Amino acid sequence: MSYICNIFYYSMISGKFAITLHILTLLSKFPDEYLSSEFLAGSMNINPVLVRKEIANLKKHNMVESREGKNGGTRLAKSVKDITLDDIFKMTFQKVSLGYAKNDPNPACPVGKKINQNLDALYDGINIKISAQLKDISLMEFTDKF
Amino acid sequence: MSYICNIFYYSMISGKFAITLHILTLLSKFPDEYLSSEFLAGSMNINPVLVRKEIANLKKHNMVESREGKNGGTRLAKSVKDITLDDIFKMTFQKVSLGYAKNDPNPACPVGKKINQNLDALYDGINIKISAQLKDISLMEFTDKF
DNA sequence: TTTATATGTAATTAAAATTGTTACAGTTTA
DNA sequence: TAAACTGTAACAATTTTAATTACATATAAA
Repeated sequence: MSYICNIFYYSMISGKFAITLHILTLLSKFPDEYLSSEFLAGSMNINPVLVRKEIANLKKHNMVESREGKNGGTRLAKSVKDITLDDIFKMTFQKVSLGYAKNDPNPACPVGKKINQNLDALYDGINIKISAQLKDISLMEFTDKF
Repeated sequence: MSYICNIFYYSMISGKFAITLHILTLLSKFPDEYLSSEFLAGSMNINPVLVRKEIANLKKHNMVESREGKNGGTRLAKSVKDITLDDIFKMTFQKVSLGYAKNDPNPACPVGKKINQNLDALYDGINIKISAQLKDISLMEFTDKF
């Protein structure tokens, strides 16, 4: 039995990357202000608590700094030139995959026994390409499109 | 209001690609036999109905042919040299994405108004790279690893 | 010093998507 | 004619994400 595998194998695409990038884009547009989670959530039309959760993640990676209390909020802690989309990708995504079958395959079958390891290798190659591509795009380049 | 957008934007990674590739790998190992959905499902440890659903998709793309009735089953309809992983990707995936926020963003916000179009452009670039990479891998090359 | 406003976080509920199951009609072989 | 298999549809169960609620804590300003 290997329940543990499936915890990793099964993965729904959440909005984490998109929400985080949206937050950073807004912060970059008001570099000198502390923006509230309610303001940020208003642009995305989502719940402010979700925004604060992603901000907690951004803080963990030293991308932003927050001020609590009245007139509090969040602002960028790094230059938009020094943040790449790959940084954001790595902060919010474990790994891009094209999916795995939900259950552990039959270990008695030669194909079942090795399918996930071969898929892993395939997906690893894809992730390397994606990271390389995203590393070339700075947050500044992305936000300049708005 | 544009509810319709979200139907496309929200996307969970299903096991379609992995299941389809697993099916094709098994079929390639027994090129002269009609394999039953129950046998195929046994290797993946999933329900035979799920397998038949993916086989229906494979048939739509002329990758396999099925025989109904007793002793029926499915076999490859093309050479393993003539199927690429990109063919399978395009059959089973609309598009790889790093996700979108679930709700339509605020159109009154300059960032909200354009975020999804800019994410789309970003993800399109990623998909082009993935396709190029997968196009170089034939089903034969993949199945030779088992 | 008090009030208002905001973060930080946990816990619970709701919603959305995939997978599993059941059922059964239709097909083919022996 | 019986057995075994495909092909689907419909529905239930599972899983994951998002929303909501609640409240402790922090800070600014009146």
